[in-house]
Amino acid sequence: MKLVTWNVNSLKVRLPQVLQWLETNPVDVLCIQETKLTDDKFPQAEIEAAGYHVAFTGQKTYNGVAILSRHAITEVQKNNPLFEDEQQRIIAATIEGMRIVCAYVPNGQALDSEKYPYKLSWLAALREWIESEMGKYPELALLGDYNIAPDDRDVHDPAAWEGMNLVSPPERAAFQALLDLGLSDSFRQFEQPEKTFSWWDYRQLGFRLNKGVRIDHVLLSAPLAKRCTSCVVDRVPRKWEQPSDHAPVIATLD
DNA sequence: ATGGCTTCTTATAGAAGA
Repeated sequence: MKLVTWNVNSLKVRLPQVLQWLETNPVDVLCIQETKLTDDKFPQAEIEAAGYHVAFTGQKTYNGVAILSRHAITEVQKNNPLFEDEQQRIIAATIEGMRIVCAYVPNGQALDSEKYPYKLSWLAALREWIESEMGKYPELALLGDYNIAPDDRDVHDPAAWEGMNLVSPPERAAFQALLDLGLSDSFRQFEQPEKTFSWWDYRQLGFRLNKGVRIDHVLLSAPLAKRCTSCVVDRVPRKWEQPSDHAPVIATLD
């Protein structure tokens, strides 16, 4: 069982790459963020023709999330019922008995931006909701773009990033609060190469110089964490022409 | 460095991303 998260930075632009990637990576579940498409523009037919079920919720220009699955999708939930939000950042569904939650956490922009407290309250509400979902669904996976680098190991240059958005103590505390629910950062269950990241700036040769951060995560509840045999970042599509600035993160379960 | 790149917009310069 392979569960994947990938921020595609516009599904309109990246659909050919997503389909190409799926051809060589026939995964069970792919959670996508930043589709940037209203539902009427979502490429449902193309995705279904590739052999995937799909659930999605989107808006114009920003945000937008989707779950693609080889298996049937039921109990679709759009957005956090505990958090009034015009922004389409969450979609959840039940697949093969697992509760799959696909999340695009707000970026926050900067610590002095009005988007930063929105990010923190959004994360607090996410924690509340995930806690209740875990009560209903022991097998839960929370996949997405968290816009949080949990640890200094997850940042190419921690000194340069100190005091910045994505690494601030309140953001890291919000990430830890999710782990404290009993979720496991599947990536850290295993020995990993140093300086493994999931996002690299388009500018300044960010990818070539590996100036990245690890902000895309697959969190697993205990029954799923026990079955997890690996979690890796696939850097391959980041090398393609006109790539997303994020790479897919793949968790494999027995 | 108010930088650098990419995507989007009832576009054609500015916002947002991270």
